[in-house]
Amino acid sequence: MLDVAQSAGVSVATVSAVVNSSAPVSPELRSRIEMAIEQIGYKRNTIARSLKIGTTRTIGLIVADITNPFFTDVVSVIQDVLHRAGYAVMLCCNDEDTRLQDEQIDLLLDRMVDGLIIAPAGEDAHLSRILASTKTPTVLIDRLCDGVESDAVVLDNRRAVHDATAYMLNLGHRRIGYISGSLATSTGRERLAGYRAALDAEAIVFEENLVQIGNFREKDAYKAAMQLLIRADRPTAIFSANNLMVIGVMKAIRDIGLRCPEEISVVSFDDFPWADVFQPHLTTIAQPVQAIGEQAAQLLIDRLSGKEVEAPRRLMLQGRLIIRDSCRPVPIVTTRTTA
Amino acid sequence: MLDVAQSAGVSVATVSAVVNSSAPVSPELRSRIEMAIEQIGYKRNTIARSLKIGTTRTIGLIVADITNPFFTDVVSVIQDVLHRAGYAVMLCCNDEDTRLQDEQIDLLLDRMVDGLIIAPAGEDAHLSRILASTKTPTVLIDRLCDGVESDAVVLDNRRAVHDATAYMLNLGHRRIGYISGSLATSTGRERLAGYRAALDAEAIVFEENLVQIGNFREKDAYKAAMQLLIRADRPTAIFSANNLMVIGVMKAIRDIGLRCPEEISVVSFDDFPWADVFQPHLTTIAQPVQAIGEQAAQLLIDRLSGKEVEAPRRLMLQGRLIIRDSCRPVPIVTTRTTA
DNA sequence: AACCTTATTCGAAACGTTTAGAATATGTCA
DNA sequence: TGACATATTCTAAACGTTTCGAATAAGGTT
Repeated sequence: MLDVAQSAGVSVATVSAVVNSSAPVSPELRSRIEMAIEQIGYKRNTIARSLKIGTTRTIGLIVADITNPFFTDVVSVIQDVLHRAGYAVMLCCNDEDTRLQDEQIDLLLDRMVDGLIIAPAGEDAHLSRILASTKTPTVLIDRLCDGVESDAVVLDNRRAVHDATAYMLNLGHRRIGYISGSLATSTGRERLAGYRAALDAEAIVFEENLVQIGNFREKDAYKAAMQLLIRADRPTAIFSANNLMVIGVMKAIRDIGLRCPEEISVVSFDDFPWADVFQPHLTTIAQPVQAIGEQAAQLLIDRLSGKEVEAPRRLMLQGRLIIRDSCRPVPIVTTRTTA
Repeated sequence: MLDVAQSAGVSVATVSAVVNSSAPVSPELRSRIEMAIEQIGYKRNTIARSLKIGTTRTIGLIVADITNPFFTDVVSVIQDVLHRAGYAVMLCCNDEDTRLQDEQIDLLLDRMVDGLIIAPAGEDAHLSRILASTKTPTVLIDRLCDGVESDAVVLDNRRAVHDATAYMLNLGHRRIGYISGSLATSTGRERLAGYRAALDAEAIVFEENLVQIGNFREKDAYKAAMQLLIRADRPTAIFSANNLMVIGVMKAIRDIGLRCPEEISVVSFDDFPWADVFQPHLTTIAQPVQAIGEQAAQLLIDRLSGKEVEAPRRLMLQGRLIIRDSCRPVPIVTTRTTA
């Protein structure tokens, strides 16, 4: 900028004024400066600018798993609306590792992001402490975090799996296996609560050993499903608490030699774009990814643009059960296992 | 930092020395300073630091589509190794939009990233110009870019689809539909070249109208596949040049009322984690995503750590044809359509 | 005791911007 | 013509670090 100023024979202040159009400058100087900029190929140094004005126009986005289509979908729309609002985004993913997550938060705060959107891998002390103490506006998505009072947009997980479970019960299933996500997450707990509530509503006793932890991951879910399937009194249906895990569940079903839906029914949280083209057509709970992303971004933008700092806002959206073809009424001849 | 210095009764230079352990400082002062840091809750300002030392330890990562599992897989490993090397990454995606891509490059360069990894959406003038002029080390992945001389790691696309096509020819298919990616990308062109080469090798004449452009997207691929399928002399097999597009192809097949693989065979570029559990089990070309990510990151790290700036390095990795169950020998009774 | 080393610590100048307020020029009006 | 308002431009002080070279202190050597 100094070079430009000298080349155009003006002061740096004037150059700054035209670059930011922050102050009136005469047409003559303006054009001289613009020419100099063009000729020198000047690009303003955003670092120096940030240092001075104390804002980076960058927001940090942390998600647990970028390999999960649900997250990539919402990340995609978040990026889109944030970009439109003039923000860059730094995306970090931590493979559900809370230690890594803590590092990433520090790193982003370090780099002075203006805001943070987080889908927490889990609720550890560090996260709560940081979020409580930082002045950086933060919005939580997908998962809540105990003791953290901040804006958030989440799904009505309890209701969604309640509906799905009720659907299976309605089909006559009584032994429904449940592959759970990590109970260190609010989604893990809420979804399980929905399952129990649905059971309760039908006065069916909850069996501890029908729920296995799959940690939201395919590999773990495979093992978890295996536990359920090798038993003599195996369930007639399985619910998977997210998209990655249902892959593991289906692999276990295949390896055991069962056919879905003829011999075992399956419902999964999260929809797939290909769910109605590959067999079996999975019955799923679809999340409103577009809305989640848009609202999260909007919440943050509102804070950033200095609207009055009201109390934290919590948005709760509804999921939608999409019935396809991975569930069948419970077969009459289950007596084989009961006998 | 000034606060810390005053609180500990030393100069800022000394504080800086202990924060960076860049100079020897007596145990006594060190502990006094550390206490002050702890007590004040001091965090060093990375922006100011970057301004001074001219390095951000951040690298920019641009991919065309974060919704594509192939990209997310390699992004995931790139982030992993870069993080381990002490770099943060800013991830941008542009939905295959070159205009947006240009903006993103400017934005990242603006923010003074130390390096760039790009999977180019397409080859426009701006990209080439920027990459040619910038001093920022850059590595291209997945796709090359005409006239850009930089490090790159790509797949041997031509060979991979040559093999896949040969496999289909071997099964007796003579009319093989080809759903192409955008020919503005090197992958789009190379893959098509592989198809033609395989045809040539068997002395089968290339039919222009068997190839339809799907732009690497599901929606476009659906339309493209429809074009192929509504014809009287429809192909007996279809090759899809990437993962997203094969979803569209399968939807078209379903909507036309055809069964795969009984009535039409399908092979796709890019593997899916669920490919061998949902029906039909897709025959695919798997890319070595782990290796691609690792090598790309390593290439960049090498440059960044000031190894001699040799000529640009081009790494070319091999794909692997995974034969499952979406291809069958061409049925004898195709005469129905030929008659 | 004077001098030289060596080890610590400090002062101050960068890095490239932004921005208040001072300075200058221009035009208006009594 | 002098005073004043207005419009434009400039000077210089930040922003929070890093880092070079100078200053100081302490210990060794002759």
